[in-house]
Amino acid sequence: MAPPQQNANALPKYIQLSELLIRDIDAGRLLDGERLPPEREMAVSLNTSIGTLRKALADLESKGLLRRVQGSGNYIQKSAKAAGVYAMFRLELMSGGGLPTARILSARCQEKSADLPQFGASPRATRIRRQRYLNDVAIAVEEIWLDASVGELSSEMLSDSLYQTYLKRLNFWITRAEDRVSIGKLPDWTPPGFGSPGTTSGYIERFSWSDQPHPIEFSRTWFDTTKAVYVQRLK
Amino acid sequence: MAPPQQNANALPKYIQLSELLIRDIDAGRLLDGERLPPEREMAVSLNTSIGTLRKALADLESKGLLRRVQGSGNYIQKSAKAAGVYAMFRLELMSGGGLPTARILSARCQEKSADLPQFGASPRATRIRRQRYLNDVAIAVEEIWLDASVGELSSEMLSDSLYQTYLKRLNFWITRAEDRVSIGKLPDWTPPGFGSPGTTSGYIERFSWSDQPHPIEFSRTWFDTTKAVYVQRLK
DNA sequence: TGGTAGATCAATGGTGTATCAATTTTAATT
DNA sequence: AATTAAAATTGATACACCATTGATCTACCA
Repeated sequence: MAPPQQNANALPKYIQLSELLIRDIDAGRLLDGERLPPEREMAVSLNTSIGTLRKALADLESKGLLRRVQGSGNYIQKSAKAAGVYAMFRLELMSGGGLPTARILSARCQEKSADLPQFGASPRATRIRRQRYLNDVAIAVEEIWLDASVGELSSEMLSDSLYQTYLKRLNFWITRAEDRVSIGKLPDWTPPGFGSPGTTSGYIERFSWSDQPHPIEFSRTWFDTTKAVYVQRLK
Repeated sequence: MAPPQQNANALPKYIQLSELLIRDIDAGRLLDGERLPPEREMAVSLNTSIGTLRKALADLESKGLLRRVQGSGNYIQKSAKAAGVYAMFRLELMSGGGLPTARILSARCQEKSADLPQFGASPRATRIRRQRYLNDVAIAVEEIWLDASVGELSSEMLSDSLYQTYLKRLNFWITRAEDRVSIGKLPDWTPPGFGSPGTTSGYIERFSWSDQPHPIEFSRTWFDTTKAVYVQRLK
């Protein structure tokens, strides 16, 4: 049905479908090489017709995110290229997925504090503190230390996606990262409303590398385990 | 036939076989120069046809992992990187790495308990409880539920690597898994010496898929966050 | 133009069978 | 003991068959 009265100014359905799938691919919920269900099956499951679905799939193929093989199936294409901005963000709502956003609490350049592990080449770093959301639900607080050797950032320069900011403002790119997941306690600067400092929470440490031998970013994330989990999907 | 009706969105079988063997080579279970069983024999052992198996072997040869000699046999080409011993076990000591071993606490087939999430097709499952070690340091306790639809296991049949047991004894293999990391409390069956039941610990839930649409294994792992962390290395 | 519906075509994956060719093993011969 | 011939083993190739699946086209509606 061509949406008669439902949604006057909605995007075409096949565009909506396309973007829905793009988000799943970017977020890593659909893995590289993974095969999608048959088109007929997928169409009924998405409550649409094959023709419409195929338009969406054709769009994905033109974007290089999908490989379509007649007689075989539709396969997710690794793309890797400029892939998911959120690809490295692995917290999801218990119900699955969620659209990630962030609110900057503070951002300034300062001496590295003593409790930080060794990383980068400079004694100074930009410290960014953020509240993270999935579907507008606060799920984590985060402290990011960006080594001063790659430049300095001020709060006005920050966008929701830090990695995008790094690329646009400081002209470097994160090529590798390592997460270490454990448990921790909410820091004393936790914003009111999220939880009391000292409350036990999930805890992620991340080192990120650009093209230098030493990591140039170190971050700590405390997440509310009643609302979100750290998800990893394996080939 | 393309996936007959066994699985909605499984990769072609020859790809699955190829990746299965790649994992075995990477994990060092197949050594350099080692000769594989004859194709005919291998085909029945992997419960597939020769044609399909040969596609998988051809794929391995194209990847340079296999040397195929007519009249002689198939030989592993190079081990190269003796990477991840147990690629799917992602707990590491704080100091990094560690040789994983396990001690079976119990193993029996029973009704699925009510607190389990939905998985598999059978109301019964094999429940395996293990203590896990890295370099002989106890770092986790683990409870694995293997859906009875793929078969049942007794403790005598178990080896250190469950995935190897699955392949040899029950004739299936894990193609995909999903980890969800959070925090939890040690279960009441925690062996003395590891920690008191109720102690807060790291907590991993894992779903594993074979070639069926529903996961056929569900496991819970409680790990000591003072001794080990869940590590994920990205790209 | 966007969405739906249906019919039909063509490519692919998986299986099964038969046959050929290269290699290795075994046995016989010298 | 060395050589040679036969036999068994093993991978290589080809073809037929079938179900699944994407591709294409036409018609219809708002």
